Amino acid sequence: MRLSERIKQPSFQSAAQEAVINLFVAADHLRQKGQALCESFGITTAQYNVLRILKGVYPNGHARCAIAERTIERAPDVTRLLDRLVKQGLARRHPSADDARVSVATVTRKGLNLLEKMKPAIDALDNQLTERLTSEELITLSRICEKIYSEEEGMKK
Amino acid sequence: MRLSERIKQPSFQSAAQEAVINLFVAADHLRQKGQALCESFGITTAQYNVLRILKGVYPNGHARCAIAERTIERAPDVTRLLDRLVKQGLARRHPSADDARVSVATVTRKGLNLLEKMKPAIDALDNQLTERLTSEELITLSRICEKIYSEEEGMKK
DNA sequence: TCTTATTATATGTTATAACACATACCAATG
DNA sequence: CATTGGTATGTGTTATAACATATAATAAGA
Repeated sequence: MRLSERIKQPSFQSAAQEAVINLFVAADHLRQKGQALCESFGITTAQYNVLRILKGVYPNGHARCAIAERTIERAPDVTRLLDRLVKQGLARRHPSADDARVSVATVTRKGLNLLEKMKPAIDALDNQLTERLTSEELITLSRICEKIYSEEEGMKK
Repeated sequence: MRLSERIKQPSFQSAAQEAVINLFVAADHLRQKGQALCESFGITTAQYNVLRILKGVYPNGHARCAIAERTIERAPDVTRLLDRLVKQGLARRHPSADDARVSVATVTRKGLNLLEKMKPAIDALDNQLTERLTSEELITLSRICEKIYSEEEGMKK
């Protein structure tokens, strides 16, 4: 289905506008797929991402602000997101030794197990994309997206 | 800035995974720009999109469900979104003549004026993208995104 | 060392998103 | 025309996102 059909508008003013809308629709499409997947495992996509980040430094942890820097989408309320993970037993929190302000969060074994259980489903989602796009297209997509979000590079206005 | 730097993970398992994350980051980047813009005019991006949709059929209106079909991102609560637009005087609602169930929403002149006032800023945003990407890249991006979200095409499983 | 600025986190509040449910109406079938 | 199923919208509730503010610790400078 072409985009103009989907959103039932006759046409676009510019290629840029069409591209932006296409990008949003594609991102929303994938986001919903991911969300449905995460939900079937009892967590949200935001929680999944934090668990994934914490897994990356396991068995060490991350300070709250370090997590916020690493999230894919902006997340202004990591504190309570972590609260929920702790409540579910998927993460743990303890004060830092060298800075009394920071509280370090670590993924628990239960959290790691959950990620492991989810892996096949995540991989299957990735494969759906691989079937649909050539590896060249995947790389092109990455490169174009990078150009979009790294605009202020070296401008320092 | 390359993505692996930005999210501070060493590497990716696959080109598909990298592409998905890049897509999310790029979409989030543009979403935030749009949101800041809309906010400075006193509305949200979701409200802007609905106004844009209603402008497309002005001076006619759309039923609530017709609006929901045309939104870019999934919007499960159009009813109260319209409530807020009506409250701000940007839209109007009246019952349909031929189906007593539907309530038709129309953009008001005030709403049209707001869109007109926003246009230069929106165009400026588009131009930022046009400066960054060639027209060929814009078209490629659109085509790749279309492949992503139109997957169930003709499968009817 | 006292003061001030900065950083890290947590909390309170408000608005909205998501979901379930209720109501009213249309449409189709016996 | 009565019944049943489907559709359109609205409402109630809960959880979360976003924002502002508060608290506490560190860092920097006079």
